[in-house]
Formats: sequence, structure tokens, C-alpha cells
Amino acid sequence: MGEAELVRTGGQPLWRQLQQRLLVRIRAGEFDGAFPGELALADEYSVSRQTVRQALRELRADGTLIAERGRQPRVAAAAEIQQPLGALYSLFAAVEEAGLDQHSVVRRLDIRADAVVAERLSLEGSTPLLYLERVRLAGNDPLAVDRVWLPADLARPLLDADFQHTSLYGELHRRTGVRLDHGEEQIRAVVPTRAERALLGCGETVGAFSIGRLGTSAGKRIEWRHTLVRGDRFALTAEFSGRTGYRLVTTGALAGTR
Amino acid sequence: MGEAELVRTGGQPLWRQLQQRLLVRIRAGEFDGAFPGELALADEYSVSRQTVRQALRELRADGTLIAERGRQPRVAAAAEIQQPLGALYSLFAAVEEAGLDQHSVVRRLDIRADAVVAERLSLEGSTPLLYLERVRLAGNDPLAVDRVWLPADLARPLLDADFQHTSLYGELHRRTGVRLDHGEEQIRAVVPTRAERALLGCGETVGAFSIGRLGTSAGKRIEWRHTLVRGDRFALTAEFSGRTGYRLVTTGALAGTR
DNA sequence: TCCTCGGTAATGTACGTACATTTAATCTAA
DNA sequence: TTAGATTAAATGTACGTACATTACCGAGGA
Repeated sequence: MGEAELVRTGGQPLWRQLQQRLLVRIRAGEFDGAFPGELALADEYSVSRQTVRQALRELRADGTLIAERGRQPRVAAAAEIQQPLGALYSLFAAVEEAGLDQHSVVRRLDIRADAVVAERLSLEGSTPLLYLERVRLAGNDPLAVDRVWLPADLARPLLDADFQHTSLYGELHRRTGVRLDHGEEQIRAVVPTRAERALLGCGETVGAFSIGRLGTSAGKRIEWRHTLVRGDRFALTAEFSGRTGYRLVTTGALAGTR
Repeated sequence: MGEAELVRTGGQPLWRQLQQRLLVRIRAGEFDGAFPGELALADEYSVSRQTVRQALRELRADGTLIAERGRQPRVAAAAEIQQPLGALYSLFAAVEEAGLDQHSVVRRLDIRADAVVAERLSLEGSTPLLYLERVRLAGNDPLAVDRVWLPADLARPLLDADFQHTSLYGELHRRTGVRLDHGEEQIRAVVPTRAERALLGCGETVGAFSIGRLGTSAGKRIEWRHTLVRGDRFALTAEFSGRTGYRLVTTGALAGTR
């Protein structure tokens, strides 16, 4: 609970101390059932309701908490804040939008160790990883080569899944309850090697996006992914302004095979 | 001024009515000199200071207003809302961060007409455009080829500017008062042509980003830009989460010449 | 069984007060 | 003239109160 008293002299305002304490408790899952009301918190921490409201203000604004009149306030489930995430989402949404059939050819699905990838996931070099390698097709033509590594102790239930038509993230969530909530990616422009060109079925004059992605769930590194996307069939489209920042857009991002 | 009294019975809370009135006055430019303090507003509209604070809260959060302790609050000039914008900003910030000298070789700076570009800017095909073509260097090595078209009636004052060391946007703002506030860009992965490779000084196995950008100011299309960036020296790095959305990051995005 | 009517609990709104902290301008004295 | 002290003005923090509004649930009646 809120053992140590809030300090009223310290450099930090009461409401921010309270906010931080609450964040800790939220992340610990203490409030997964029900979040206490403003009055209850004011009582527990011996501060005024206004101070509690100030503490909750940002948490509500950023979606961590959901509170409505008359209702029991609650901690937002990760699912409720889920949004389209990342350049790859943008890619597959574009395929969807273009009305193209979307399926994959699974080239590898096994358990293996890879020291380089393990390190990226903050794991021991010998840790077994589930490895999935697919060629992704839009319509009948190859669009991307996609390779994913997940910790095997988490992802083993995926070993017998059929990834020709199902999405990795959907299957991961269905079978393990885990969902990506954060990630970083690095996008490069490259010239595919001959082997890659063969897989993608494209000529020498076609560039490609090389996208590396580190996905995390609840602060834990869950996924390393590398995707090579044909540059002649896909463009990243973005929109930005001072107010809204940078936002990926899906419209018109996909081209037919030339 | 705030003639009509706020209605205390209506469906809308006092603070929202106040917020809307203030927005109207802000947009009319009434507060361009100085924005009144909370107490002054409370007095003028006969509401409590808390109500005024609630009304101002969102305006401050979204950057419309700037208020700090002790200071005269003010309406944010368009410039102050300016944020790092777009993949190109990300590129040049990365150069800056790497401590590399940044300059350009100006290959063209003239007035010309281009029907294709004019159409993108929603202009007549024969409308004269200012055209600037530069090779941008980081350190001593070419990093990108940058071509910009601006409507000549706006950008003519830039004709005698020296773009070896000054930025287009800075110069545009200084000489015309116009500043980009919104834009769309499309990013492709391509293989540079032989001519482009010569300009960029890179080999056959190097890919490139092809970035097209349409920049607007106050809803008017101001700029069409095309930039070709060496893929071996630059990567787009992004971070995303359900909370924050998609955000470009500059750290570590730039590599030295291999 | 269903439905209405309260009661309860939660947030929303709005008022009030007091004092702390920061900044900028002004005044004063060396 | 300049450095320092004072003052005014602004927001920040924190407390208090009261009542309105909404959602849920349970009890009692038709």
C-alpha cells in the first residue's frame, strides 16, 4: 500500500509524488481488479481530493486510467489502448486496403539459438529461440521476407501454428496472452543481395527497405524481427505537423507489381 | 471582449464556454502582444481562478498558450510550436548530433516552370517556381541530393541567398515570414541511377531513400521537395507505443562512410 | 417476472482561501 | 552608472466546501 508517507517539504509536489506511487502500484498490477476512487485515495494518502485529481490528471490523459462519472474507475487494459503500430503494420494495412489477398510461405519454423539475436533480446547467448521465416505475398507476388525470433519459453505454443494465413501477433496473443505494447525500429534503404532478389522475385534495379524491430511487452523484450520489403511495391507515407507530430498513414502506400 | 455573459445554466460547463471564447479571441490575434493572467480573466468573466485554470489547461497542453511562473503568459507564436518535423529533419539532426560539419554544394538556383510540380502545389502549369538543387554533405562526403520547388511569387527573395551553409526553412522564414507547419511525405527505397551514384559518390551496392515531401503553411501548399539520401549512411529510427504513437528518433541514425 | 424507484458511490463543476515560487521591472544606494 | 534590494505580478501548490450529474445495484411493488 502507500506505506511511506508523502513528504511535504521535499522538492517534489505532493501530487507528483502521489502520481509516481500510483504508477508503481499500477504497474505491479495491484489495481487490475478495480482502481480506488478519488476520495478513497485522498483518505489513504491524507491529501485533498484536488491533489489526487491533479495526480490522476496525466494518467487519465495518457490513457493509463479510465474514469467516468458514476463508474468504478479502472486501469486501462493494454488491449484498450492498442493502436496500429509501426511501419510493418502500415505495410500490411496497405495490402489489406488494396484488397489484395495476403498470405505467406513459411520457410522455417523451429527452435534454435542465435547469440546475436539473443543479445538484442537481453538473453543468454544459448537461450533457445523460436524462429519463423516467411515470404509474404500480396496477391500472387512476393512483397517481403520476414524473419522473427521470440524467446522459446514464451513462444513455444506457436510451434504448431499455421502461419500461412494467420498473423504472428494475433496468434501470440491468442495462445499466450502476450501482446506487444511498445517497440523500436530502424529502417534502412538497401540493395537486395542476389539470394534476396530470388526470394522476392525482383530485378537488380529494385531497392528494398530493411526494417529491424525490437518489440517489447510490459517492458520485456519479446521479439526481434527483420523484414526486407520490396521497394517497388511499398512506400512509407507519413504526415506531420507541429500539433500532431509524426504519423504514418496507410493510404496509397502500396503499388501493384510493375 | 468577452461581451456576452457566460451562461450558467446551459449544457456546457463554464470552463468550456470560456475556453471557446478565448480560442476565438486568440485566433483573432487579440492577444498577440500579451495574454492576460488567470486573475485578470477570472475578473473579466466573473468566474473563479480555478475555472479559468481548467479552461486554460488544454490550451496550454496543446501548445496554444505558454504560461510560466512569474512570466507574462503569451500566445505561442507559430514558430514556437515548431517541432522536429519529418524524416529530413531527423536526418539533419542526426548529422548535427554526430558533430559533423554540414554544408551544401548548390548546383542550381533559378526560376523555372514545371508542370508536374506545379500541379502538386495546386498551381497553374506555367506558374514560375523557384528551384534549388543541392548536394548535401556531412563531413566531407555526400549524404543526399536535395531538390526543392517553391512558388516564385513567395520565394523570389531567396534568389540571392547563399545556401551553402544556411537552411532553406530558416532563410524562408527570415525573408518572407512564412514557416512550414504541416506536411506529408512519402519514403521509398530505391537503387540510385548511375548519375545519382556519381553525385552521391557511392557504389552499386548502396541503396537510397527517395523522399518526396509536400509542405504546407497555413493550409497552403508551399513546397515540393525531393531528396535522395544514401542508404549506407542513414537509417530512420523510430519508436512507437500505444500511448505515444509513432515517433521518429534521431539517436544513432547516422553512420560514417564505410 | 419485470420494472420502477431510491440509495450509494463515483466523477464533474464551481466556488473559496492561503501561501510558495519564480520572473521581471523598478527603485535605491554606492 | 551600475549593482543590489525591493516590489509587483504571475503561476504553482494545497487545502477546503458544496452541489450536480451519472451509473450501478438492490429492494420493493405491480
